[in-house]
Amino acid sequence: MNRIVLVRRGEEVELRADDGVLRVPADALPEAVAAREAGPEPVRWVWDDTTRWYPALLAAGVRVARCTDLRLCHALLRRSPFADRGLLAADDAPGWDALQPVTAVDAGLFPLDDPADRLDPVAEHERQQAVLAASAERGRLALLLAAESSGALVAAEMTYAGLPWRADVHDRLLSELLGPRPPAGQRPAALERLAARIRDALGAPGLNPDSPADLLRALRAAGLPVPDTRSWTLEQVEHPAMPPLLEYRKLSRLLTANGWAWLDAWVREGRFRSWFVPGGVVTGRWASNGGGALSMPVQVRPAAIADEGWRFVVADVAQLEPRVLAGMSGDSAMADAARGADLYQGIVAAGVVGSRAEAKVGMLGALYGATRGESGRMMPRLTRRYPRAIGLVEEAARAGERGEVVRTLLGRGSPLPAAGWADGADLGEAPDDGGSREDRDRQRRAWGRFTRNFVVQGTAAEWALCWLADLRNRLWQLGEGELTARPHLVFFLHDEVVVHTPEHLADAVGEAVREAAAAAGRLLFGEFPVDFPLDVSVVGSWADAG
DNA sequence: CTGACTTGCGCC
DNA sequence: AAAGGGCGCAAGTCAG
Repeated sequence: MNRIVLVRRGEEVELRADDGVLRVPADALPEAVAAREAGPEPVRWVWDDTTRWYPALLAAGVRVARCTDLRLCHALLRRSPFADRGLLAADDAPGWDALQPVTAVDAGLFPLDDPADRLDPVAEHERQQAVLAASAERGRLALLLAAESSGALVAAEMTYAGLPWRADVHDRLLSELLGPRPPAGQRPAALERLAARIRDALGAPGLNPDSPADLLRALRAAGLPVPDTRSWTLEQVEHPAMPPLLEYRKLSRLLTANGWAWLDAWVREGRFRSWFVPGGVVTGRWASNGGGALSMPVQVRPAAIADEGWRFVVADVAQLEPRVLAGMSGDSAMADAARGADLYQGIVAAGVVGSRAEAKVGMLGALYGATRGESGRMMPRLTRRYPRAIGLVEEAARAGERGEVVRTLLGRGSPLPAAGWADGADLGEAPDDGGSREDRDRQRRAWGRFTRNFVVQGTAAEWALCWLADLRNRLWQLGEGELTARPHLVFFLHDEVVVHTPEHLADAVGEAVREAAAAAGRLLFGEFPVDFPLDVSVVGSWADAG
């Protein structure tokens, strides 16, 4: 594997390889990269930050097979229990610590006065390689860095390609539910009618139903002693104002989150473009920036429609997190329950609980740390039957309560708790800065719930990264020509992918998605027999999946 | 006026 | 039905 570090030098770029240095003008970089990619020797591009290099390459029609994203790897190594962070020490370490991804579309190839330009990628790369070489868990750590970097490529490619989106279909959907698009600052007709009914029913002529405080006052004045104005609370109330109010909430949500303003801001030339942010969540999940890409309501998914002659292949993993927990804890009994398509049904079949609903609520409680209610009542039975799996999350919770770092399977470390309850926690010090004893205990338990979830959510994110990385390679092999002429990823959400593909390749894509899932399972859990069955749909519209 | 916080709710 | 973990976003609210 030939590693080439890209270094910005003013208007030029250096390509630094073991066998020499090539200097090219910045605008000739895509050509130089393409030439190396097409060469006989596989290349791993090493750069400070994928968001600073790859969009311009993609715009020039150049796709790369692999990279090392020093920013993301630095963030991982800094916190990993598998890494000796002392080996990362350097004058510009704080610069690497602080480096942020860029999301604005820059006219030029590189942003002006970029803090990244004051960092030395060659030296940082050497430090990171030294950390890997010294790690007792070199294999797992290297896999984590490679997977994270590959995710950065996928994210940039998804932003470049965009999710096919039909503004005309979306607009029709909005008009049917809300009425025609109103002038700016006015309520659509349907909302105005509902608002009038709400005011009438509550005897509050001036009420603004968008104001929680205003609404709370009006409800109490009408003799309804509600603690808040959440929809779930309001559903419990018997009053003529409630049906229009709940309907108002639903439509108002659609208007503000995914209405015409959303279309104007985020959909251009038939594509919804937002930025995916790998590593944007402490657990390793991705975040997103712009357009709320990670919470696209089912309600508007009918507007995501594949191009003429193309299809979407939509795939998601059923119950990813419990399956990952079974794998990482080596719990054979839970892996047995995971054998079929429905893990919860497997728990019922094993006689642990009586119903699927109980199995689900019990598992979620184990992952999130519920102690009360129905979920809490399921815990003893789950613990008896799945001691290794439940033991793993319980231990993660206890470690968090002690203020310790926990880690994922591949070695992503959890953050340390904010100063306060954790300081002197074992010393019986007077609670002088963390509030009362009760406050500190509450914070301690909350942090334990966080670390409990961290190990599973974070390892599930690692499985998903391996799945994505492998799928990306398979998709590239399926087609010909530039990225968007081949089957390509257009959406990813924790345990679900959407691939946009020429129709005649849809079945092959479905197969690739399954093979990639199996490969990800082997990569993380070796021969331990835990299944990751997928629901795969080939559809014209995202709304038709599942 | 701006910016920080709160409320509510969409997704996993 | 939610609870219990992780997010982003819009609108309202309130302090400076």
